[in-house]
Amino acid sequence: RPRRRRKRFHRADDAPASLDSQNSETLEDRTRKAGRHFLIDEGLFFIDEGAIWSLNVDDDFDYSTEFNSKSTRIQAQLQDVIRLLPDDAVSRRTEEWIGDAFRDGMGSQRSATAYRLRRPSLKHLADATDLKHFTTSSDRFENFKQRIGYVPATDTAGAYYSAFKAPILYDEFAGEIDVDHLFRNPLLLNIHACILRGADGPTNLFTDNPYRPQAPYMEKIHNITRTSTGAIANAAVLAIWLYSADTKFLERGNETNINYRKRYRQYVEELRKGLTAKKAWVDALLNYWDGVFFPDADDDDGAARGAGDGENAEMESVVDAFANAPSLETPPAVCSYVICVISYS
DNA sequence: TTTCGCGGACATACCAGTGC
DNA sequence: GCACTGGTATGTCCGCGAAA
Repeated sequence: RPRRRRKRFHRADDAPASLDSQNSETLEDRTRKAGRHFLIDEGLFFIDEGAIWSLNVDDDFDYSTEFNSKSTRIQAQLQDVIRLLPDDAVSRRTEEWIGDAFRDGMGSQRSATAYRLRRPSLKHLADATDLKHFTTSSDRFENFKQRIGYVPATDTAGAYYSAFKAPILYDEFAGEIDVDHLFRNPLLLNIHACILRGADGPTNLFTDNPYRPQAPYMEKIHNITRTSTGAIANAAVLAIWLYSADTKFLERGNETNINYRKRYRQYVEELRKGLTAKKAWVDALLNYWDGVFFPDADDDDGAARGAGDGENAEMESVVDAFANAPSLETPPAVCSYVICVISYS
């Protein structure tokens, strides 16, 4: 059978000779890409969209003071923005077009994420019974409202959605806030998998052989190797929106009136406070997520998170074997000679 | 929200070189 | 001539991202 010819492109052949490889990817494109990365790993929303680009960078910023005031919260986000911005965009960040490009990236990624969750990925995020109720806003409200924390109106107070007493955030929920089960619903991890690994990302996620696309995907494009507090907060907000009556993913729900920007801030603040204060539940939570997504990631002390005890023990013995190996007393020049002779032979 | 070109990763076909 | 090996070209999959 004759083979079909595939069209091959050699873009570099057409590039002007004066344009080096660094400039061929424009600053605008790289800034937009940073905005996408920010949305995935740091936050769905800015704390204050207007203030963040005009704020001066505090070089001595201490993350432990992050929650003292709104200005320190904005400063914390600014630090995250600076960390992800291309080096040559940092000094130009007050120029309007840089901020616009970054926002474009965030907006594009936010829109793509919401579309993916409600459409191509939905079959991974809801079981057969629930899938039938995703068709209309009212159907979602009737069937899922309790799951996302709906509290009906009383004689003295109006209806609202509880931020933390929402069963959808827990792997086990007994009616009260329980940090040992918070943000552990597999749905949240599946949502994050859709973001990191494409529409079919949840496939085999909780097995030893999770699905990896044969294509570039966010995890690789942005070299994401650890779970961030922002990513967990994002997944929690998106889980609530997914099962909500809202038809669009806006800062404030167009049907539920849930303030998703505020939700994001509440979740990420509790996580970061816990991280700063070295709370056991946050450490265990991050370990749990890393164990699912990045089981081979190195921990700060060199131990592999998520690897089995046997594998860790063997790795330690291997390290000892290399460290305790006898040193060569022969002078370096002779060493080289010996290696050359062996190689030549 | 949909469409479509792009391009990285992987699988596979093809080909030249080598040894028997 | 055949089997095998390693390098290269091509086909396919499928997610990204810009444009409509």
